[in-house]
Parts: sequence; C-alpha cells; structure tokens
Amino acid sequence: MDISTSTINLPKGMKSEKTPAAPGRPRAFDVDQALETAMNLFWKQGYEGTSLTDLTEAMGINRPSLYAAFGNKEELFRKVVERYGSGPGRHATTSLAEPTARQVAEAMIRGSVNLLGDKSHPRGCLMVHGALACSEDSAEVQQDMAAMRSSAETQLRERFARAQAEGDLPVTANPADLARFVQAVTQGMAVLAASGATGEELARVGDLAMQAWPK
Amino acid sequence: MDISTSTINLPKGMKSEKTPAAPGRPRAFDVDQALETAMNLFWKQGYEGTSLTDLTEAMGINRPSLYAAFGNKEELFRKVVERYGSGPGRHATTSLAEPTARQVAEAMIRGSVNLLGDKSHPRGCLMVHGALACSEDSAEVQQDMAAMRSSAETQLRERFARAQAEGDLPVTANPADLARFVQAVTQGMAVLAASGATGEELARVGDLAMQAWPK
DNA sequence: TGATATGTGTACCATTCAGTAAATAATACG
DNA sequence: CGTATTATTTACTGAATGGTACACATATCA
Repeated sequence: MDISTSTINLPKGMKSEKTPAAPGRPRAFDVDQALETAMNLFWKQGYEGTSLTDLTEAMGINRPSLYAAFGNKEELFRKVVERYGSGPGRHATTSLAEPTARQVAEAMIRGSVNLLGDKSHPRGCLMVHGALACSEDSAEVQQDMAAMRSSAETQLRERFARAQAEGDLPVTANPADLARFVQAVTQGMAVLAASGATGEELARVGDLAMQAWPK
Repeated sequence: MDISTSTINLPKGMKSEKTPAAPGRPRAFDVDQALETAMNLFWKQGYEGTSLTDLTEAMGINRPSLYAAFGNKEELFRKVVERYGSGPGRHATTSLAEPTARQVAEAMIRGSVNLLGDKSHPRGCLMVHGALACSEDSAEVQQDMAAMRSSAETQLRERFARAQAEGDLPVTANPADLARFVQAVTQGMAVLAASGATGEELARVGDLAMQAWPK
C-alpha cells in the first residue's frame, strides 16, 4: 500500500542497504524507476495530456500495479511533483542559500537555464507545463501548481527582504517586485524552451534579465 | 459550409449592412458570438481541456450545428486563434509599428500587461495556455502554437534589427537576444497571471524588465 | 506443510470523448 | 404551390478515459 519498501538501517554488516523483505509477492518493477518514467511523461504532456495507458505502457506495468503502488493518477502526479522538486527542480530552493540577493537571483536563473537547456529532459518546467490550462476536472491540481509557483515567489521575496535587512540589496529596491520579476523570467524561459530555444539562447535571456538588477 | 454569412456591399440605400439572404433555413445563432464564447473557453481551459460538450453547452447550440459552422474542434480552435490575434492579442503586431525599438518593447509589454490584467478575460494568453503541454493526439496544434510564438519573436527581432539600422538601437545591442527577452518577459507574465498576479503587479514586472534595455 | 500477505494479469465497468446519420424544420426561388 | 437548400434535433457510433473485481502467483512466517 505504501510506496517505499522501507529501507531500514539494521547495522549488521557493512552493507545494510537491503530491505527486511516483507511477506507477500515481491514487486516486479522498480518503484523509483517507474516514478522517473512517470515524471518524464507528465513533464512532457502535462497532467491531463498523459493517460493511464501512456503511463502503464511506458512503465511496463499493468494498471492494478500502478494503483497499488501510487494510489491513482492524481496521487501519482503529486508524487512526481515532489520528486521533481527535490530532483530536477532542486535549484528553486537551493538557490535561496546563496550569500547575497544578486547571487540568489543569478543562481535561480542559471539553474533554470541549465534545466531548460538540458536535452536529456523534456523541454520546459513541470510546474508550468504540468497543469497550466486544463478542464474543470483537474482544477484542484491546477490550483495546487499555481500555489506552488506562488510559494516559490514568496520564498524569493522573503529572501530578498532579508538581503535588504542585511544590507546587500539597496533600500530603494522592492523585494516583492524583484521576486516576481525573477519568476516571470524563469517561467517565461520555460515557455521559450517549449518553443525550441536552446540553452545558449536562454542563458543570454538570463544575462539580459540581470541587467535590470538594482545597483 | 462557410462561416461568414457574406455581408455584401450593395449600394442600394444608405444602410447596406444586411446580407443578401441566402436560401435555406437561417442560422439560429450568432456565429461571431459563438466564436467569442469558444475563444473564452479555449483561453481558460486550453485546447485539450475543452470538450465539445463544454463548447456546445456554452454556445447554446447542438453538435451538428458546430460542425456545420466550424468544421471540427481543431478548425474551430484555429479560427479562435485567428480571432485572438486580431482581437485581444492585437498588440503583438500593432506594437511593431512604434517609431523606436524601445517604444516597440514598451508597447509590447504594456499591451501584455493590459491584456493579462484585464479581469473580463480569462487569465493568461491563448498562445501560451492553448496547447503548451498535451497528448500526442494534439501535437500538431501544439507545434503550431509554438511556431506562432516563434514567429512573433522573429518579427520582433527583425523590427529591432531595423531599428539598429535606423540608429535608434545601439550597435552593441543584440536584436535576437532582445526579442527573446521581451518574449520571455511577456510569456512569463502570462504564467504569473495564471497564478493570480494583478495588473499592477505585472506592470511593475514590465517596468523592471525595461531597466535591462540597452542605453 | 499450511496460513497469511502482497503483487500481477486479465478482463471488465460506467463514463466521456470527438464525430456523424437521418429525419425534420425553415427559408428562397420559380 | 413545389423544389432546392440549409439548419436543427435526436440519437447514435467506436474508441478512449480513469478505475476496479477477481483469479492466480509468489513471497514470509509459523
């Protein structure tokens, strides 16, 4: 019923990586790999554009296995989003740890460029492409994605406000406006990537955007 | 079979607005109004997120009437996109006529802000929300939308190159980069609008973006 | 060897999808 | 009037949607 096969650290020998082996028939597929496959599909085709048949065929499993492991389509999508946030979209949170506001913005933009210009991934950003416009059936997923984008903006704004207090951002600057601007640029680059923009082209968009940074 | 009821200018009296009245049962709904309704639905829910039932119910007509008047779902969408381009999204082309590169960029951004901040419309941009991520069934529509966004970028680049030749844009500036930057900002604002950003907030994003403009 | 617990495979469910056949209704023209 | 033409209505099609019942397979534990 649960995802994880609950890897428990029992300090027996040196290599205590294996799970304690639960009873019942063992799962015949790799959950983590299946999640990765689902992520790439949702990333490319969006939540509603990806059917259960698309998913099970790509994962190489049957419908009931998917439901047993991930709940349903919506729960699977949420798990994919979580994985995305701690994987490919990691820079959205790690960038906040940079020492100055400018470096935070630069790291955020550079991270987006790296992600969006990477040809080993679908072009775009799951947070933007996942459920931007969809039917009313998926309104909740849609709103959640919007809320997560807004939350990223809020974190950025608070980071910039802190920077202002710390003195590395002019008092004349507006943290909320700067946060929204960085969000606009990175999300705009996500749309550009979907139109076929290359990594170099996106990087130059980022460089231009940083020209607007308050001095 | 055709859309228009073919308003022909026959200079009989002063007011020659009415159509010559074709034979057959007259259409019971206003084609233009139906297109407007369809546009708002596609705008809000995207191409795949809008079902024929959504459309016919909102238009107040039956399925066969829709097919007789507009062909099919895809053709209807293309007609909606055309209407959008000459209506709400007009600024994307009219801005090019501004006298200087800077004024073109400002007009483009201001036009986007006005559109995206207008609460009488769905939040966002049809060119971005219409078919950003979708199933493979709609790949053609998706590619067409990407091509139209790219085309807008090309027009902008050529306009900036002309400006450079005319001397109102520094020779050190890069027209292609500037065009892509303006596109990134406006499309990013479209995503922000979908997350709930207000017109005032978007306007400040636009002001910040113009700070990056070459002097 | 059971008993229990879990996963897989097949085959199905009701609903919705885009699209259409055919009968009927409303107009123009002769 | 009758004929031709076009639009509306109802009812339908086959395929795809998300989700599930149930029999069977494979594991642990006693």
